[in-house]
Amino acid sequence: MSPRTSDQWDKIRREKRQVILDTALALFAQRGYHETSISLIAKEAGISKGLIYNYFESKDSLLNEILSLGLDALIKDLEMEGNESLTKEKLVRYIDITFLKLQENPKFYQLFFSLIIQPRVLSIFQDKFFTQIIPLLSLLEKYYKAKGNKNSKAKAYLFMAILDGVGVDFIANRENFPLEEVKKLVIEMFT
Amino acid sequence: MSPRTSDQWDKIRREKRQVILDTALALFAQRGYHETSISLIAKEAGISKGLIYNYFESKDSLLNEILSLGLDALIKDLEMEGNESLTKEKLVRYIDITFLKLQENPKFYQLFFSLIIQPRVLSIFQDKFFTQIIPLLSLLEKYYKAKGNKNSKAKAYLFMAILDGVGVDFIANRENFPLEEVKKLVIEMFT
Amino acid sequence: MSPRTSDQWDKIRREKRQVILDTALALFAQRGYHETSISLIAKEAGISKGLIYNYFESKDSLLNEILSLGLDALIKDLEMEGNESLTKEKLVRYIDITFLKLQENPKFYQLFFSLIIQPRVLSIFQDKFFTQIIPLLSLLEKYYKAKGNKNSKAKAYLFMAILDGVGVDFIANRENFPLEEVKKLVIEMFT
Amino acid sequence: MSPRTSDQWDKIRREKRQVILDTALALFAQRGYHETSISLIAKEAGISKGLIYNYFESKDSLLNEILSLGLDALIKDLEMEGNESLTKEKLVRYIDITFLKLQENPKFYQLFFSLIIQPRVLSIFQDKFFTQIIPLLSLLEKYYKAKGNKNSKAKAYLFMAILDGVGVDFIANRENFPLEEVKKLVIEMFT
DNA sequence: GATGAATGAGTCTTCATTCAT
DNA sequence: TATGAATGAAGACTCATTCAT
Repeated sequence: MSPRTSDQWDKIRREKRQVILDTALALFAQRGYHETSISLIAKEAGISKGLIYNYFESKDSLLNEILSLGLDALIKDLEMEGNESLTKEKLVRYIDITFLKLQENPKFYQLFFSLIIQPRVLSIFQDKFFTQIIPLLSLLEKYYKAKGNKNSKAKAYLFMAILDGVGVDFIANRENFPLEEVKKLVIEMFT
Repeated sequence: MSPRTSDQWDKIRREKRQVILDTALALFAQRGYHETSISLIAKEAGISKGLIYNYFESKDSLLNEILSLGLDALIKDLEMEGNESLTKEKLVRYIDITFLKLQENPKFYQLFFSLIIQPRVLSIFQDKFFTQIIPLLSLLEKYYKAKGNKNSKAKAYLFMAILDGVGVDFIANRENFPLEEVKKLVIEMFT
Repeated sequence: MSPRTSDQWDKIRREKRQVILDTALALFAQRGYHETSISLIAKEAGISKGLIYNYFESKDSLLNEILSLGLDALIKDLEMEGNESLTKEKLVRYIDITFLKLQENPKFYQLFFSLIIQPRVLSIFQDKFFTQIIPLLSLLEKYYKAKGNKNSKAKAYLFMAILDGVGVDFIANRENFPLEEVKKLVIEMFT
Repeated sequence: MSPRTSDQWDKIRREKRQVILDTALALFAQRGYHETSISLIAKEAGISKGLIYNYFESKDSLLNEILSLGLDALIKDLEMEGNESLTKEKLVRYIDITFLKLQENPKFYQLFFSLIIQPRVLSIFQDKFFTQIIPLLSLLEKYYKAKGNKNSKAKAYLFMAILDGVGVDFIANRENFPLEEVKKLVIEMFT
C-alpha cells in the first residue's frame, strides 16, 4: 500500500540490472554480439524488451558495461601492488590466477577475445586495456632484465602473448587443451 | 563479337568470382563481417548486388568460401612434408613463415582471428582446422619428446598458443609489438 | 500531523494539477507535443510519471485541457460584452489586448498556432473555437456594415485573418517583426 | 531478358519517387507529420516500407524534399523579376496567384503552415523561406513608400502577415471562408 | 550473364500507460 | 496519494535476398 522505500527500489534495480548483465554476457559469449538481439536477451531474462532500456541506454552500452565490469574484476584480481618490482612469487601467482579465471569464466573470456580483435573495438575497452597492460609490460621487462635476459622487452611481450594465445586456444578447443600442464610449463619457462 | 568459347566463359567466371572474394575479404577484415553489407561489396567490386548471388549462395557462404580458401593457402604455405618427423630446421622455417605471413597480411589474420572465436564460425571451420592442426600438434609433441622434454604435449600446445597469441597481440597493437625480437625469442625457446 | 480537511486535500489536488498543466504547457510550447514525453513532464514538474495519470486520463487529454483552459482565458480577456454592438473604442481595445498577449506570451501562442492547424487537434478544438469566433465575426460584420463597408463580411474575416497572420509571422520571426508599428497600422486600417 | 537500359531505370525511379512524394504529402497534410508512419505511406502508395528508403534517406529527408519542391514551385510561380521595382499590376498578380495556389493546393499549405510554426523548423525550410521573403519584404516596402505610406515597413510586414493569416484561416475553416471576397478586399486595401 | 528495384522479416529503440506496493 | 518498475505496441530503419527484364 505504501510506496516502496528508496532502499527497496535500489535493491530491485540492482538485482534486475544484474540479471540483465548476466543474461547478456552469456548470450553475447555464446552467440556473438551481433547474433544476439535485445529481444532474445529479454526473453532469456524473462523480462520485456523495453525494460532493458530502463537499465541501459543502448545495446552498445550494455556491452560496454559488461566489458567494463569484467575487466575491472579481472584487473582487481590480478593486481600486484603496482609500483613495486615483480618477484618470482608474484608472477607465479599472477599466472595461477589468470589460468584459474580462464577456467572459471570461459564465457567472459570468449566475449573478451572476440571483441579485442574486432576492427572497431569499443573505446572504453581499449583505454582500460592499455592503461593496465602497459604498466604490466614494463614490470615484466624489468623482471626479465633483472634475471639476465638479453631481450627482456621481447620476453615481456611474448609472455603476454602466451596468456592471450592460451586463452584463445583454450576457448576454441576446451576439451583437448591441457590447461593445467600448460600452466606448469609457462611457470617453468617464464618465471 | 565472335561467340566466346566455353573456356573463355569459364575464365571470365573464375576471374569475376575472384574479384568478389578479394573485395569481400578486404572489407570483412577492415570493417567486420556484420558491418559489411552485400551492397557495399558490390559497389566496391564495381558490380551489381544481384550478381553476387550468381556466384555465391548467400553472404554466409561467401564468408565460408573466403575462410576455406584462406585456410587452405595458409596450410599449404606452412606444410612440412606431413608424415616425416620434424627437424629443428623445419620448425624454424615454420616459425619464420608464420611471422612473415602475419607481417605481410595482418588484415587477413585479423579476419581469421576475429572469426575463429565466433561460435557460429567455429563449427564451420573446426573440421578443416583440426584436420590440419591435430597432426601438427602430434608432430610437435614427438619433436619435443625426442628433445627430452618431460611434458612434450603441453609444450606442443603452448607452442601453438604462442603463435595465436602473437597473432592476436600483434594485430591489437601493431605499432608497439616487437615482432622480430619476439620471433627470435620463440625460435630460441621453442626449437 | 493533524489529518487534513477535505478542503485542504482539494486545494493540494488543484495546485498539483496546475503544476502539471503549467509544466506541460511550457514544454509543449518549447519542444512541440510529440517531442515532449510524459517522463519529461514528470521530471520537470518534480513528480512521478504515474502521478500524472492520477490527474489526467492520458497525454492527449492533458493537451486538451491545456488548450481548453488557454482558450477560455484568451476568450475571457478578449470578451467584449457579447450581445452589445461593437464600438471603435472596443475594437481598438481588442486589438491592443491581442497584440499585448502575443508579446507577453509568445510561447503560448506558438503552441496554439502549431496545434490549431493540426487536423487531429482541430476537431477537438473546433467546437469551442467556433462558438467563440463566429459571434465575434458576426459583431465585426455588423460593425463594418455600419461604417459603410461594401463587403463587410469579407472585411470581418480579413480582420481575423490578420490577427492570426500577425501571430504566425511574429512567432516565426520575432527579432525582425515590427509588432508595434503593425499594430498601429491595423488599428488605423481596421477600426 | 536483356537488362533494362539506363533510361528505363531512370523513368522507373522518377515515377516511383513521385508516387511516394505525392502520397506522403497528402498524408502529412491530412494527419500531420508525426501521426503519419512510414508504414502507412508505404501502404497507401502500394509499396513496401523498405522501398521508401531506396528513394529517401529518412522520414525527415522525405519531408524536407516535399517542402523543398513545394517551396520551389511556389516561388517560381510567384517570382516577379527580382531586382526591378514593384508595380501595382505585379502586386495584384502576386495576390491573385497566391490565392489561386491556396485554393488549388490546400494540402500543401496545410503542411506548410503546420511546419512553419513548429518549434524546431527544418533548416532547409527556414533558409529558403528567408532568402525569398526578405527581398520581397524589401520590394514591398519600397512600393508602399513610393505610394506615400508613412509606415511602409509595417505595411509590408502586415501584407505578408495577411497572406499567412488568410492561409491559416482558410485551411482551418474552408467551408465558410469567403476567399474570393477577401482577395478582392486585399487587392483593394494593399495595392 | 547482369541489373537494380522491390520485398519483408528483423533490429534497435521509444514511450504512453499500467500496477504492485 | 505517490512511486517508478514493468509492459508492449508501435516506429524508423537495415539489409539479405529475389526477380522481372
